Amino acid sequence: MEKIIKNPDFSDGEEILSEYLRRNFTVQVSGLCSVNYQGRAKSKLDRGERLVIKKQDSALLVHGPENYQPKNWQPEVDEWEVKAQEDELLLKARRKDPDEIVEIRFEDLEFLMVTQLVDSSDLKIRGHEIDIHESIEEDPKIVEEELKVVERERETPAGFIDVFARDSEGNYVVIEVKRNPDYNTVLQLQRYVDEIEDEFSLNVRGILVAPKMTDKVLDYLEERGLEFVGVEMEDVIASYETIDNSQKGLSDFNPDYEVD
Amino acid sequence: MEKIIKNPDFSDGEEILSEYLRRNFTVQVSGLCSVNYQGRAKSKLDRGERLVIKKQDSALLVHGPENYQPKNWQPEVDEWEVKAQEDELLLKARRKDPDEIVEIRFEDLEFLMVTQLVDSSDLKIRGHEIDIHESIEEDPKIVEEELKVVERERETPAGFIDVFARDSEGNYVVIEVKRNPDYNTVLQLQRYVDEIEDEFSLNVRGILVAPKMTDKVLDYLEERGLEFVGVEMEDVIASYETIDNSQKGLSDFNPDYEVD
DNA sequence: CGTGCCAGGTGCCAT
DNA sequence: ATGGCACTTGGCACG
Repeated sequence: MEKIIKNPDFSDGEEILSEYLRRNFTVQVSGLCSVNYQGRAKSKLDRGERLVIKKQDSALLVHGPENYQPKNWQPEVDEWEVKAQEDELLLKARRKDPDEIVEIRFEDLEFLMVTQLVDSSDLKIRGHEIDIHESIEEDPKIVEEELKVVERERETPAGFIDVFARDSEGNYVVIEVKRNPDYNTVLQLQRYVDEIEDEFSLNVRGILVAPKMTDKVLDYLEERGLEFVGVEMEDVIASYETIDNSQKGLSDFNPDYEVD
Repeated sequence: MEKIIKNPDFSDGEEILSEYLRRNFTVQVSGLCSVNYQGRAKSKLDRGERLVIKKQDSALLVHGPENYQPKNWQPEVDEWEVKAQEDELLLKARRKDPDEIVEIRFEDLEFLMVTQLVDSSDLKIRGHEIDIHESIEEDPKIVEEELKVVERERETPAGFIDVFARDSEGNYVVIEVKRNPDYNTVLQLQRYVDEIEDEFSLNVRGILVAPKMTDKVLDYLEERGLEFVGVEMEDVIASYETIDNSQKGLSDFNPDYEVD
């Protein structure tokens, strides 16, 4: 930890923030503040105690005591302005594109902390939509016995078809994969099916493959003669274990503190 | 600030976390850790230094040194488990619905902080889609001269029409408002127009009103004989100033520390 | 409670 | 840069 100051006064705050905000440090300021934002929209946040975090890439977060989400933020700050005034410490964070500004006015500072985090590890995640695509291609029978995948990402005037296949009777099958299917998914699938039917002048099946389904969406599908096949997310994830094991290795964590 | 401990050992960590995680405090733990998540998806995050924040409503955030987003998180935690072991401090955060778990293994603790934030202010924001709706209703000529709004949220079999209106020549006009229009927006508007044309057996205009537009979406609109009208977000926001001023008042901030 | 839908969405990868 | 799209989307409002 580089620095921690409890109950700093505004001039301490100005000094520390001016020194560290623009550099490769994680800076935290907590205290009683109000926040204004103007840019793509405009917001006002009255006085309250919050935790403000400036990350090492200049991302800015204003967190209240609740919620996953910050109350205000700036994904990337291009210009900082810090000014201690008689009755407040003003912190302005401006972003150029889009042009947006977050202004934080502290009336009281509870603490101020400067640290540096070293983290070169990437998050490895499995369970995205693309992983379902891969599972289907590896093992088409999770959708249907004797299904043969013809093409992935087949282009049509209406967009890209996730998986294009033929069933055991030779029918063309359009497969749309969605992690979180909704009303729109059905319309999208419908459009693809229409496109392919036009193209081949044949009857074409449309299957929505998803790990979950709601009654409403299912009704909507069936009204249109489309089908649903559920897929277990655990199976999709499981196929990753083997891949992952083969690539497993110790992390090469080696703290390499860099200043600036 | 309730507590701050620099370089706590695992048993300090266990003690403090056990005491405060389940209560109405903001808890921060920073240190070298690895994180596993399993639930709707599955992820692994190798060793690295991170800032872990538990908010007063039990939201959990695992922030790396960069990015607006946390690397792992839990919007709401139902069950905590903390255990100091010989070589690590294990923190498990489980959520019941959906069933998900985040496991954080600290190999080294840099600091541990317990605070309590008091914030009863609501964020007032202007610039949402609904605000565009209101602007149109207040002053339809921002879309077109002599436009008359007939109905808002008119229901059709294809969904709700944002604004239903008539132009100076008496034609029906379907208006779809979008803050971030895309490909799907066009299809949605098309469906509404089709519905209304069926209903009245008349030619019906469709207008997409949005603060921004891309060439691709514009082409797609025009191919279908639909129109686009841009709206200045600043105008939408401006109309708020007057409303806001009339309601402006001092915040009644009054720190009321509650334990549990 | 499920369902739909917006978001200052953010982030990622394609062209 | 721009567009198109998925997200452990989160969050809210509504039936």
